[in-house]
Amino acid sequence: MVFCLLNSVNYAKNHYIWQLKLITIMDNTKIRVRFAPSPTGALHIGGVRTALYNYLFAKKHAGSMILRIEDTDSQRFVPGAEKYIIEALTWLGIKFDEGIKNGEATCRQSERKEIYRKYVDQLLDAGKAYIGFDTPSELDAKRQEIPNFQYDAHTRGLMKNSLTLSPEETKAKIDAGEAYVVRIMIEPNQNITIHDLIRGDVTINSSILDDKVLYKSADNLPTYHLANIVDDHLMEISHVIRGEEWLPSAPLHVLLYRYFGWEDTMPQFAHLPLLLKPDGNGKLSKRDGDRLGFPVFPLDWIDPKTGEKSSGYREAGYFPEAVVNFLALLGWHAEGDEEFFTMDQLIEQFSLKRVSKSGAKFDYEKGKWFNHQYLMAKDDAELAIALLPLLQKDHNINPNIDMLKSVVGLTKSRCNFISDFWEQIHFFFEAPTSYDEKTLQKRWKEDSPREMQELYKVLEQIDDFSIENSEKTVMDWINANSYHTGNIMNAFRLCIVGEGKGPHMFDITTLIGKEETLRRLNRAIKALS
RNA sequence: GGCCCAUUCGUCUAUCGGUUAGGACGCAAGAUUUUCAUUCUUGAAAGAGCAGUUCGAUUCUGCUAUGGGCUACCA
Repeated sequence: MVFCLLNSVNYAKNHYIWQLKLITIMDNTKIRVRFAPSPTGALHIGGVRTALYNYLFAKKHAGSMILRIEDTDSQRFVPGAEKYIIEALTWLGIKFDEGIKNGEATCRQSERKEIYRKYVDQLLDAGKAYIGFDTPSELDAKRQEIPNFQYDAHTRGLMKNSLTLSPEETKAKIDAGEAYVVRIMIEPNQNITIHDLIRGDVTINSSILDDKVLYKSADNLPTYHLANIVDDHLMEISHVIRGEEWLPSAPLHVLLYRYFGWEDTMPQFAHLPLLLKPDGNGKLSKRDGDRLGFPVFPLDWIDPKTGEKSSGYREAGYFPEAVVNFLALLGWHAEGDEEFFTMDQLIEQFSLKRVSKSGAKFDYEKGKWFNHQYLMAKDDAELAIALLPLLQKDHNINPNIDMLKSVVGLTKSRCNFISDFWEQIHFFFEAPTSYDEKTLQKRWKEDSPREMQELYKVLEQIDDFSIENSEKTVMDWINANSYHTGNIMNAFRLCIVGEGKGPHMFDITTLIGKEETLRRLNRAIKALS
């Protein structure tokens, strides 16, 4: 800056630009973001997306991703929630550089009480905050009494606090152990502008802000607003990327940075659009998942207090890569038309500039489609290995893994999830016990019993039961007798599968073998004649 | 009620004032498949409304409408 003063305007200008570039480069070298969940239950899918965007942004700029547990509400703390959050993000491949050790969170606000107390006192000493003694019921009464009551410059003189009480009275109350809170003192009628990386400048007038509670003596804990600012500052967070629900309180946060004198190192803000209900209005909630039949949480969760169960994407059979890909696209779009991205590709391409401003309705159907695509892209061996335990456990069958690989390869295009396989492959392992009525009506003709009997004899003669040979032999027989291929094959399928679905017929018969094929054919002829 | 944010096919979105408004999911039709699925082709489907700026607005501005968020000793 000295340089600027000593030189001509042009020089100064150039230098300024140069400095700006330097600052940008410097900032880039120390990008630090945090994901700061509150352990009040299962991590909502919207929170997962926030974590994902933070992670992508951090990694894109070679920065750090930090986990901070915001457990400043002792009332709402839920045991197990913290573990759940870590497990969920680990499953999805969202990794933390700080705030986690051996799978445990290392930064909890509840363990930093003394730190916040110090900063609260600083604000108190500077006259930028004051002590309030109003009880919840007194506040309620005021709200009843005055429409649209707000605890602010106009009303704080009416309340029971250190501004209306004498210093002696205040001290006496505190010494007597009376519960109190510390409130920020908002100066009215000031325009506060925050620059949001996604929305641009947002200005609000401080008069609409109330004197928010920053600290409560009841549990010696700060509230979100105070803890958040103190920690972000102390942890040198460069970018705060969070949900849009925080936008209205962002000016309060800016004010807090000012009060502490930290405005020049204040992080940049980016407020993400919300995830909305697929139908109707409002933001996505747990209820919507129950109602519409899809998970809104990454993992299964049982609330320890109510015993209420919520289903998760992992247990519903989703692949983490598919969930990440799907979620990334709900509110963000790459430069081209490509829609498939690995985590590394997302990191490479992510930019806050390409995050949309408006809320995104949760498109569950597309989520399923993504999983389907990922499933089809997986190799047969991997799918077979994933499927095997399910077959052993739920269906008590223990197929040869090579055979299972073939079966999976033939049917994976029909499945969205691993759990869909059984429906598509059961006939490889068990003979039909009934025959689908609709298929029967459509495919079982008058001549079918006789034709199937002939087919039985044809198949019986085949020694080499390979796909090619059995198919050729059967087709030769069909052609020699001028039968209608469709009639024969569909009736054949009904006999072997029991329905009108499945892979190529001879892929099936070769896999189940000649003996089983003949047995099923024979049984069907008897049952359907 | 007050404040803030947003508004392109049913849904997710592209478009950095000039396009037959593009892609994807879903839907429909056709082709392929002896069946189902896959795959391929095709189709229907959008700039909330009204002003203004401009030679020209989906794009910029304002108003209205609509949607969303916030308005706690919750985050």
